[in-house]
Amino acid sequence: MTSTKSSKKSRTAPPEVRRKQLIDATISCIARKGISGTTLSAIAAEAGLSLGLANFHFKSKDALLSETLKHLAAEHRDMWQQDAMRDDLSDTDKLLSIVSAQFHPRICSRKKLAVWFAFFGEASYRKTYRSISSQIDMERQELCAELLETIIADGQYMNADAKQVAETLEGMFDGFWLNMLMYPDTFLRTNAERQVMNYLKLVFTKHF
Amino acid sequence: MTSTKSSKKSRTAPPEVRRKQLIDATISCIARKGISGTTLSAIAAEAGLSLGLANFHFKSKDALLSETLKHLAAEHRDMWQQDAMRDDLSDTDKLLSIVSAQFHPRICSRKKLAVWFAFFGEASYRKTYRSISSQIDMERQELCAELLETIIADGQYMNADAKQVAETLEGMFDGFWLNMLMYPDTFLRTNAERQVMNYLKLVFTKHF
DNA sequence: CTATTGATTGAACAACCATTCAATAGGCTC
DNA sequence: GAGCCTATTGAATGGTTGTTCAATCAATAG
Repeated sequence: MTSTKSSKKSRTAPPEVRRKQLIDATISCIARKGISGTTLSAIAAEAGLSLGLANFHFKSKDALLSETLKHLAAEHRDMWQQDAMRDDLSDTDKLLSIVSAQFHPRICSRKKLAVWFAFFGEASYRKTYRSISSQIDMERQELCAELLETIIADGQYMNADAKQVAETLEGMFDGFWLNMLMYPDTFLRTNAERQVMNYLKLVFTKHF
Repeated sequence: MTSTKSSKKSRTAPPEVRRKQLIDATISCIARKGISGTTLSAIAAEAGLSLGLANFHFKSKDALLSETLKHLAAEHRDMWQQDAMRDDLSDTDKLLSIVSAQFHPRICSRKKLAVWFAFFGEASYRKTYRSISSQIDMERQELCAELLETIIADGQYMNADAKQVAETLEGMFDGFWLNMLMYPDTFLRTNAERQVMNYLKLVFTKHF
């Protein structure tokens, strides 16, 4: 139960393995007890490692938390960038893949949502969040806006403004994430995705 | 600078005054330093009171934080309930007043947004939040759904589903709040309100 | 003025936490 | 197996925090 990879019972492991282990444990801890309840002892215990290791593989507790956020941000970006690069996908398909990346089970599991909002909520880490994530967020929002421009031009949607629709989408993404976190039993990710789709159908009647 | 009401320099004050003072100080502290950075000493200093007072007027630190959240929730509810009760307002006007209550400067100041999201983000207080706020949230969402039903029937909007629109609105409320918190310089409350209005115009072409 | 009540103070206490570091234990090369 | 290197351990340290409480102070009633 303490080791996910049971074959090798070697006491030591390469730093990357330990770092990943500690980041995963941090995610679990924050999800269960929040940032203020997340102590290095708790993280070490969750990872099945000893207290001192966290400070050995990371400069400090703050560094570990930052790396955890970076890990989540990268994981999320990789998911929609993969499809955005493909030449065989239409613009509407690319937009759809951004939506489904946002609500992919691997991205917005209960645990990971809890971590995102832990960083949103803690003023001390809001700056950290912005420096790590705002660029990625903007990147995605701009890609969204570009795709929307094309769709608007293609469908001659005179009343739609790309930048505004992109902002609304971004808002719905965050808002539905929060609802999924707060009411996990009644507000499911499939529900969130459906709501976004309904909105897109409403704006772009001919495309979705 | 330490006392907002400078006329009386009486050392003592009635408990309600002190409680309000401490709650206000708590809001400021959480906004500035997050929940984990909010200590009783910091709150006392912010309020210009002494350390022991917080535990004298509130059972514990947790109780103070809960009361702070209750205060915000009540303040928010009072704002939209006032208009919802009025007989002289149309259903569309009542819906609009829910929207503008959500984005009223007194409700979603930077400080108060920070406190809301601090509670959203901290797992230990998520239960507290739910027990305090979920009933109010549901109340509002149901009122929204009722108003939407009437509007849908009135305007014969065949494709619109009241419950779904209510959920989308709720999502947009939360999502725009988060954007206002994260990017206070570029995402203003007027912007948020406009986006919601655009959505309503899109769904209910004849009413907004 | 005196007594009583209730508010206020801050030092003291116990619990907890991030970080350090000297000691140790495995794995690896030769 | 010897020797070296890296990963690992956990006790010790120094600092912080929530809570308690005995003493103090101010206002009011008698």
